[in-house]
Amino acid sequence: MSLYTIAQASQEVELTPYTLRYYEKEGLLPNVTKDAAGRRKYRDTDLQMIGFIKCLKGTGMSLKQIKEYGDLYKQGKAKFNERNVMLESHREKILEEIKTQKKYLKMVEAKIEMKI
Amino acid sequence: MSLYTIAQASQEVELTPYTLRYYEKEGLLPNVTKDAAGRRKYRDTDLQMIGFIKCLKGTGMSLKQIKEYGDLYKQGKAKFNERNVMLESHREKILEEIKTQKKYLKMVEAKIEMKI
DNA sequence: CCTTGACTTAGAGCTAACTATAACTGTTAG
DNA sequence: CTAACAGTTATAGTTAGCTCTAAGTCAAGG
Repeated sequence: MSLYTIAQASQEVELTPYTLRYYEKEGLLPNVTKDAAGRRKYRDTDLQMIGFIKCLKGTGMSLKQIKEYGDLYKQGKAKFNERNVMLESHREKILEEIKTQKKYLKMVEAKIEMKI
Repeated sequence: MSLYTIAQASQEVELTPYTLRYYEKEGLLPNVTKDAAGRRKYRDTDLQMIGFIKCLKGTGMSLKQIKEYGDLYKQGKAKFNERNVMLESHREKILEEIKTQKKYLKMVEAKIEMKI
């Protein structure tokens, strides 16, 4: 139940403070609060959320789409279906991407083996 | 041994003519020739090269690095070693990336299974 | 001959995702 | 008390990788 400064959160999630502020400005982190002096305080749940954002982003989802997903999330179980449709189709996309990466891996390996 | 116009090549490799010209301008396609009227003519070897560029790009190599690789390639077996070092390390990168994608896939699947 | 259409070029414009700057404020160590 | 420091904001700048525009050229069909 600890609180993190932006510098600590930054280290924890391996994103720069610039990026964290940027994500917040873009509406991706609606739950980050501020202390009396106006400084951001990150909770564990915020870090978990950032972790999932990194997951979605790392699998090719745009920040815009991630925000859409987050917006659905905020609306609770009312939008549960819509949200899961998004995740399911993203899952398919990741599976496709892994397939493509494996194909490309083979191409690179073939080129290495060519020895010319 | 056929020749393709930019429109045909574009269709063949699934990149726009804009992109093909851009790649050429960036020095990624040094072998594309022109006909008497100054129009680009793509050979099968050019299409193969574009295919490999797509493979490298699709696995996260920047156009700048791809050009470096191509430049080494042009220097033939003199630079064979340097080239293969590049490919080997890129191979590692792809393997890493596949691992990461699989981890992220699990995260997304876990979120789907959460049903909340 | 003339128009249509596919090409050419140089260069401008665009988008995503940061990344940096400038000017400022509040906290803390000496 | 004050200097250094870590944060704040709004806004500007950067990079990669296209994508488009404008103005022009050339070959082919009617």
